Amino acid sequence: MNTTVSFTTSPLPLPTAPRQVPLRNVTKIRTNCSNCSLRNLCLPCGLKGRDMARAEEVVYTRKRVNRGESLYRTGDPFLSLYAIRNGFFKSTLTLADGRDQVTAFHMRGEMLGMDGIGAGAHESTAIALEDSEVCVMPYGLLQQLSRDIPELQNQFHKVMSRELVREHGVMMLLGSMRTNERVAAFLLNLAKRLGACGYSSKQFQLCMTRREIGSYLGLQLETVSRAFSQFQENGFLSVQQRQIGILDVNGLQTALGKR
Amino acid sequence: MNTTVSFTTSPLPLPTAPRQVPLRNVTKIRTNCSNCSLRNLCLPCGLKGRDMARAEEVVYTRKRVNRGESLYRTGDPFLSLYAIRNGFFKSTLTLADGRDQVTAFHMRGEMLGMDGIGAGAHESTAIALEDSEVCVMPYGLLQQLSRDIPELQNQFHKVMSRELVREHGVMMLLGSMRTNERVAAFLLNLAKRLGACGYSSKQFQLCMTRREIGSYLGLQLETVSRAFSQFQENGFLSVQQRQIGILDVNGLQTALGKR
DNA sequence: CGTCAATTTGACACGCGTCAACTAATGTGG
DNA sequence: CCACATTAGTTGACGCGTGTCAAATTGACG
Repeated sequence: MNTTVSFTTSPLPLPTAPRQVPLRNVTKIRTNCSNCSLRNLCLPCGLKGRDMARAEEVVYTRKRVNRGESLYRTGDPFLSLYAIRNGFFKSTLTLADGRDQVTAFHMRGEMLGMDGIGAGAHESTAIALEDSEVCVMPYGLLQQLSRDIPELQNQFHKVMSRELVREHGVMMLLGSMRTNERVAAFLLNLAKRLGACGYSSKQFQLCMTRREIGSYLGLQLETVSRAFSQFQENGFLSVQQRQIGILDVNGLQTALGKR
Repeated sequence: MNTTVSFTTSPLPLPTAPRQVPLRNVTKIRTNCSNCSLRNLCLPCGLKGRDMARAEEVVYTRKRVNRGESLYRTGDPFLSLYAIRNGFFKSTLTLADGRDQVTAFHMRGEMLGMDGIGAGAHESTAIALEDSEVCVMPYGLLQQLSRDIPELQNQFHKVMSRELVREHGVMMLLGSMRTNERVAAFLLNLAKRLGACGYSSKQFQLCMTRREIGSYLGLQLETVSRAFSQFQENGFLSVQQRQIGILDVNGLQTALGKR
């Protein structure tokens, strides 16, 4: 906490007692990264043969998290990082006065929990937006293995660095863009990431509410709704509740550049 | 050096390092972390005896960066991380349409450049806001050493993690706070960090313009100026151009919680 | 001393927040 | 399966907080 963190009076709010991991949700099946469909997206990306085999040691459990449940909460002791095997999460932070904000949406292949390393306790709260499954990677084990496997060390550093870059993107979004730009950027980014996972990037179902999108984008839910409606009028989108169809990528992209 | 520090004048005298003419800004003098006044703020924080001595190997050059000059620019190949030994930097990002935004202000003891690891090229541009000096830490060397020194590995991960947490703070600021809250949070945070470095946290000289502050806070420069004026009317601050006096910390802190 | 950048302050406009009403979807219990 | 409650989403009206534009002042620098 000695860097530039807390803008609130109390450093790290610890509102709830740390929740223990319920055992029933932990699968003791040895996971196999080599065969995992996410091996080129996830941490072991780029590892070869022997290294990949060894890296698997770091993932020795999976955990199911049902919709609405938390993977960890602010203040929980930091023990592990998590790779999303399936599903969707949001990360949230709460200010001292109770206002909270969504700081990220995470999908399969992405890593969670890195903000806990610095203080030894999770800073944010991660909540599943749909029934999900994560690979649990005990941090101590990861550290140990990455000493032996330089390429794993490198991959891990890259993952953290890319998370920094991702957050820069959110900062640009919040600091320099207007409503329609933010919403367009959000949708294009989501579409791209869905495409990278093998899903359709033209047609998808949002798993978050307008309020959650607004919280992430620094907007009110009504403003998000209006932006969707406007894009629909422009013929850029088809919107039916949470079912989104992207009809005109270029249109959205030019909406991004408009002041 | 005493409590009041001027950020706009030349760097603070370094009793240990005679100001000889540097070879193209790179000093080939071996740096000594053990004796550095920042050893408890900087990367080797927490390292003991032997480890500290070995960790010094990673810092084998210093570099001077004069006011207005860049340490690196977007797209520059990523080779090293930097620890600020003295001075002040801003990090900026530029969108495709030319809009740019300050994403961070960095002061002595803080690390720069981590956003370059992921892509192998620097994502942001780092510009000195006053004549500054940094310790250059070649990334390859750091990686190699941190395999041998677990505590160094751990410290490095913590530094990156704290940077993530810091950015979360900015996201909260940009997404959930109003003008006066943002400005109050900015000032309190700056004061705290100055205090942590041994400077006065009540009386200091800003080394950035209103425009740069505004860019960082997602506000127009006029709005920042008005917030300063208002805090002055409230008796929270004394403002004379860039000379800031914090008269009422509690006042500022309650301004933080007000919607 | 003149020039230019930085800052302050005022006037005004408008984008977005706020409040409210309505509709659509989802879930729940009988 | 229906009746009902609850939550999510849409749309309109209105006002406030900031952005925008402009002008004056101060300070920095050659």
